[in-house]
Amino acid sequence: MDSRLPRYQQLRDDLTRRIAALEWSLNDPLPTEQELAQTYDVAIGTVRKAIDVLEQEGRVERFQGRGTFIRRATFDQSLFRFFRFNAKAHPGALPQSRILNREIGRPPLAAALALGLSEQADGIHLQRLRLIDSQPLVFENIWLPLAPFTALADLPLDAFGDLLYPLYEKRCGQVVAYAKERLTVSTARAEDVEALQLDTPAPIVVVERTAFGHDGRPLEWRISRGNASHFAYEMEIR
Amino acid sequence: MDSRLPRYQQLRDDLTRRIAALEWSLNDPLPTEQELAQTYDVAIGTVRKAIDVLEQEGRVERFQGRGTFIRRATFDQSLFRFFRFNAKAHPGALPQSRILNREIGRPPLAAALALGLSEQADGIHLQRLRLIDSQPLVFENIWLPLAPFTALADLPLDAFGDLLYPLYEKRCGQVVAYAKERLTVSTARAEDVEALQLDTPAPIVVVERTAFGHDGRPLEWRISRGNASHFAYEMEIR
DNA sequence: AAGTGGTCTAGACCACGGT
DNA sequence: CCGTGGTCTAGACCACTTT
Repeated sequence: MDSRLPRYQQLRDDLTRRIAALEWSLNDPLPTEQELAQTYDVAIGTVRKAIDVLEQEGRVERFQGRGTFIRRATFDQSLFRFFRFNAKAHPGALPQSRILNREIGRPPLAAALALGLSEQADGIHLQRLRLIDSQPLVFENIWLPLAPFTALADLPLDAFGDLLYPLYEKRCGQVVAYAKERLTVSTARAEDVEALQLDTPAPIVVVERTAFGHDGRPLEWRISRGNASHFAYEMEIR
Repeated sequence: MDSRLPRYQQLRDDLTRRIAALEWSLNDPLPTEQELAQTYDVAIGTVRKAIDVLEQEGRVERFQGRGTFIRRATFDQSLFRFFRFNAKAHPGALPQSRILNREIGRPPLAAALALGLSEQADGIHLQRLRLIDSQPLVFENIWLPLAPFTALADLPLDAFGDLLYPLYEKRCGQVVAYAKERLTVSTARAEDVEALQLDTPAPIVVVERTAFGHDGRPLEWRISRGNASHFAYEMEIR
């Protein structure tokens, strides 16, 4: 706690620490602004400013009349920011997920590094296909550290469901708070050609993601590949 | 002015309108928070909250002790968010720009649409190569509406300099406030192979950008192409 | 020294959600 | 109805920049 910093920053830092320490469950609200003001002996406006920062950082979510809650990650299905299908050809189509394979074994170097695993440690390897209207769109290789995710080693593959992050939360108590992504372009390998039902080795877009918990520990590493001709990413810059 | 909205929102809206109307030059500060509070007859905290929003939207920039100023766009060189060179092979390399060609003529349909030009209207067409350490990195086609940019029709090509947006401001009084980009993947055409000195038709990343002024008028349309093997885009998501 | 934005306080009332 | 966060006020003092 650096007392040279503004009080709202000190408060922000302490609340961040307490969030990382899992002091509040996901469904219980933080203390009210009034309570925090009394506990920390600051004005309520200072508390509000500290929570403003946390909200902007995506750590908490406020609901008028209910309280302030730790925010869940909502980007599990976010690959559809990148990959699009012709909506007219697939009206009302719903995104689906299919787990193709699950194994316990040594993760590749990139995964081990991202997850902070030693060279000997095993991990859980998932292969997953994401589809729209039964059309394969994205092929994913996912690696999880074994320790917190043992519950997934035995779970029947058809019990995984369409979204993984809610599953991590429900089955393993692991909550994804944020992630880092890296986007590159490559050429499809034989494995990709088959999974994505490509005609020929075509350009593909590769998204590498490391997901982290509220405490900053890496929870998941995944690499997603999709047909580059379906790729489009739009953004507004300022 | 919707009086059902909170006052700080109404104030934000009115300041946005006045910024778009170019009521303040780029180098003069907005009225002080004290003055705004008096003019609009609200508390200074309400003014600060309104300006907080403008700052977050990237419309203004605050400097303690100096004042609040309309923000300039700073993403002219931002293609280097996407395209990277091996920094070790090019130590201390500086990005450069070279204008290859300039013509007056009919813009392609996509440019005309983006710029809001009629089918008959002419535009200024620039072809530009961006390099690092004399290595071509990105090949750009840029279209400008003729009316506000006539000063560029006669400017010697070697007087354009490395950055275009400061040039637009200095020579034509046109200020870019924000832009929209769309990123896709394609295959190099013959023209790209030559400009980028590629060995063969290779995958390229295409960035399409429309740039807008503070008043929301489209000012520039450009399409940039670069070798996909140099492409990498990193982001943190929450 | 004067003026700017940055931080902080101690209240008030409003809008919304749950009891 | 009560408790929550949302808005708003009217000050005070601090840190920084310019004159």
